Order: sequence, then structure tokens, then C-alpha cells
Amino acid sequence: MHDRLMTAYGPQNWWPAKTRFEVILGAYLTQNTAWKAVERSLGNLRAAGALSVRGIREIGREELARLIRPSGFITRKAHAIKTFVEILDAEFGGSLSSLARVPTPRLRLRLLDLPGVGPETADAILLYALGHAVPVADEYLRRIAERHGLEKRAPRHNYEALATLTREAFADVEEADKNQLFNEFHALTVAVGKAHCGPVAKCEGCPLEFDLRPVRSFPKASLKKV
DNA sequence: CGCCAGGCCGTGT
DNA sequence: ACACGGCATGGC
Repeated sequence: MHDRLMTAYGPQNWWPAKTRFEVILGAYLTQNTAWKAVERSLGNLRAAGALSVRGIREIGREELARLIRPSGFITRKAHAIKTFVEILDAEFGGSLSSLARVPTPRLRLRLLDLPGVGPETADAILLYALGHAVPVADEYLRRIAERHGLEKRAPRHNYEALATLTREAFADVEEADKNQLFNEFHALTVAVGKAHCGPVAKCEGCPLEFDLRPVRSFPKASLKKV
């Protein structure tokens, strides 16, 4: 899949953000939200000088909520983002580098313990902001796995099963290369997902093989949740 | 106008 | 364990 998608789409150069903290903000803001809307929110934050740890630290929740309005769920996301910075300050001296030095398993659990951080957001932050080599699964990968019948190896196609599926697929890769591969694979998954993996798959021209299964036989409900 | 987006969480079974 | 609905907003 990775090779096929790479051939079709080329390197995606993710994450589309300049700083580590910008990646983290994007990870929160893009939850069930189109990236286009996230870009607008990030633009608002930049204009307000709030695109940094200090910037978020210094603005109030209401002001933050107003700035991220385009990407929705503003009350929850504003609270979640403020909490992240509070924890960063309280436990890591406000240093992302310090946070990044925590061993992967413990760091992942700490992130998951934060409000508004589920498995995908935690792994996106780990991989794209903190440099840890973890796979990121998402709704598109879930649909791809389901429509290709990969759930035989992951009976309960939940998040962890998809992550494991990805880890196993890249098991023979050099440890030093895994970060880059997980990075690219998730970005490519989103690329093919946007083009072909909506609620109703558009198999036309898809570099994958969605015709392995009759897509229309999947009830809408089965495409909804991880 | 209706569907949905690079999820997460509380609640009910 | 798993399903379901709410969370907010704007693009298409």
C-alpha cells in the first residue's frame, strides 16, 4: 500500500506546519474537522500572536475559543489546548523538548490522559511533533482496511488493531527509518482517503483496490466508527 | 439544504 | 466491550 500510494501521490511532506507546537495545535483542531477550516483557525492564532506556547498561555479560554471558531467544537478544543499548555508548564517547565524526552510508552499514556486527546491525536503528536516512531491510524485507514477485508487479521477493527496492523506491516524496516515511513504512510493514507474513501467509496482511479469487495454492501453505520 | 470533515467523551446496554 | 449521540462550524 505504501509503495503504491507513494508512486501515485509522491512524498506528502507532512506535517504541514512550521513548528512543533503548531503541529500540536493542528492535531487538536483537525479532530473531525476539515483541514481547510484548521488553516483558518491557525491563521487567526498567528494574527493574534497566539501560535506559540507562550501565546496560548497568555490568552483566555474565551479569546482562544473565538480564534479557533472556524474549526468547530470550540469550547472543548479551547479547554483541551489550554490544558495541554498548563500540563506542559506544570510538569515539563513549559518545554516541548523536555516532554519529547519521555519514553514513548509512558509519554503516550500521559497524552491519552489529557482531555480531548484520544489515540489518534496522541499518536499524531508523538509522530509529527515529538519525533517518536509510532503509527497513526485514522478513519480513512479503517475504511481501507475494512473494504479490503484486512479485518480478518484485526477482527475488532478498533484503533489499536489498525495500529498493530501498520506496525506489523513495517516490522522488517530499519528502526531508524520507521519514523519517516510512519510519517509518510499516514499522510498518504489521508491523501487517498480524501480522494477515494468518503462514506461512499469512489473507486474510479484509486491506486488501491477497492474493488476487492462490493463497497455498496457496507451499511453506512459500519463506516462510521473506529 | 443536507452531508460531512485528518475524533473524543459520557452514557447506556 | 461496543453502539450511540453530542460537541460547533463552514465548505461543497
